[in-house]
This record gives sequence, structure tokens and C-alpha cells, in this order.
Amino acid sequence: MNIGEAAKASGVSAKMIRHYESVGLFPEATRTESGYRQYGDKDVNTLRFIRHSRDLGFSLEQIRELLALWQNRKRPSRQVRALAQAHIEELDTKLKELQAMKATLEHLVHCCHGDDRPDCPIIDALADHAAMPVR
Amino acid sequence: MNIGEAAKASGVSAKMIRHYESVGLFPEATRTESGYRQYGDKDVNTLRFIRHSRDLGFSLEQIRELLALWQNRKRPSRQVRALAQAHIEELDTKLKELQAMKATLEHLVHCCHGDDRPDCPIIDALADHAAMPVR
DNA sequence: TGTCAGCCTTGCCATTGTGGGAAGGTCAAG
DNA sequence: CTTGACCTTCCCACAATGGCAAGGCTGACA
Repeated sequence: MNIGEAAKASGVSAKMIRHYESVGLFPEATRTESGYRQYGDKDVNTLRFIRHSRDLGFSLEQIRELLALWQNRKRPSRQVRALAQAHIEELDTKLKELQAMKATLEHLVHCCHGDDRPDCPIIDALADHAAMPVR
Repeated sequence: MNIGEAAKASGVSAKMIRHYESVGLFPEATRTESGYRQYGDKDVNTLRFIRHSRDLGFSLEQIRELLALWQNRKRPSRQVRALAQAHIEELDTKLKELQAMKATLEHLVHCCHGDDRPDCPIIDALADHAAMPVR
């Protein structure tokens, strides 16, 4: 099957399939005589694996490791779990940052009357030399 | 004061000050005869405003608007609040995505025994054609 | 057989915000 | 006058994705 079909079947855009190939995440596809990339069901499965991993927020580097573990029938599940655990912690760090930002903003928005008057605690907080919670 | 000093005083790196200037977020600094940028207290305040805004996750484009509102003494606080409110919603969208990823991963990690055996529900979920919650 | 749509190819550019580094000019202290 | 610390500009990199352009291939239809 051609790249477009593989893209549809896997949910990974043709552009991204080429990109993954170029960075070595995905093996170089065999080509027809005229240079078209050819894919099989196995390739589509791999692409789906990649997409699922992306959907969970894994980076391409992490996916590289996940793919290796996937293809290694003798992997200790410990390793997979450690990778996932580490990623959860990354997510958690980001979550906390975003939550802190949101909390601060919500507080400020709450304090701002939001009418025609120029007086605004949000602007004041951004300008003030003091009191910027996050980071 | 030179750019390095302004950077220290504001918490914005010299690199970024130049960048903000180049994209028009920050006015071009006056220069000494030899070409060094010169900053005053007012500039440092503006840089702090920018940094505080970045700390709350506003994009440079949003900061452009915030700066305009800040400098307009007659702004209606309504506009500031609307900007902040919109940003809160962006944050919330991201938060929900990350939370969904985290929840899925936590579930999978919980299911994985994580020992020397190769059997691994995490890998299985990534590979399986079905059941990928997020997105 | 000609042609046309719709695919494919490569390659370059843009995004967002930040950092790194090179090559060279300036300044102040010793 | 030298040296080290600063400054200048310019280019490159990241991560992941999209877009566009110029050109080649394929298959269907007249």
C-alpha cells in the first residue's frame, strides 16, 4: 500500500511517516521502481503504536525506547513500567505548573471587576514588582 | 544600564531582551556611540511585566496586547479580564489533555506488574488496535 | 494515444520560545 | 598595553507538525 493509504489506516499523516523515517524512528520503507514507498500491515501496526504513544504524550525519543521494548520479546515489564512512570512524573510537573498559573489567573480575574473603568488588578499584578506566585 | 544589568534586574535574559526587541514586543533601545544598548528603570519595569506575563503562560502575542492595555491609561478593565479569561480556558484545555493522558497512564501502570516477565499491559495497550482513550 | 486528476517524490520554510556558539568590537582595571 | 568581561550580529538547534512548490507516476476515461 502507498503512503497515503498507510496514513489513513494508521492515523499518522503521510508527512509524519516520512519524518519518522527520516529521523530513524521508523525503518525505511521499500520502494516501487518509481520510488513510491510501500507499506504492509505490520508497518501500519507500528505506526499505530507510534500514534498511540504520541497520544499519551511520549516524546519521539521515548517512543524509540518503547518501540525497542515492544519488539524485544524478552523485555522485563519493569522497564516499560519505569518509562511510563517517568513520563507520568513529567506530566505531573507540567500539570502543576499549569494549575498554578490557572489558580493565579483565576484569583486575579475574580478580583477584576471587568467593566469600563481602567482600574485593573490583573494589569497591576503583572506590573507590580512584588507578588508573582508561579515560577 | 547595559543589557546584562537590565537582564539581571528584570529576570529576562539578555538573549531574550534582544529577541523581544527584534520581534517588536519591546521598543528598540537607545544605543551608546559604540552600539551598546542602554536601558532605564522604565525599561526594566516593562521587562518585568513581560516576564510576569510569561510566567503566567501568556504567549508573546497575548503579551503584546497586555502591554498595549497596560500602557493605555483609559483601557476598560473588561478587555484585560477577557484576555485573562480566554487564557484560562486555553490552560484548562491543556490541563484536561494532560490529565487524561496521566489518568490513562496511571491505569496502565497500575495494571503492569513491572517485574522480569515480558508480559506488559502498557505495551499491549499501545499496540492494540482498540482502546486508546485520549484524543 | 492523449489527457487529467490524484497520488507520490524531495526540499524548503514556518511555527514557539529559548539557548548555544562563533567571530569580532568595546571597556575598564591593572 | 594587555586581559577579562562585557557587548554586538548572525547562524544553528530543539520538538513536532503543517504548508507549499515543482516535478514525477499512475490509472481511468475519452
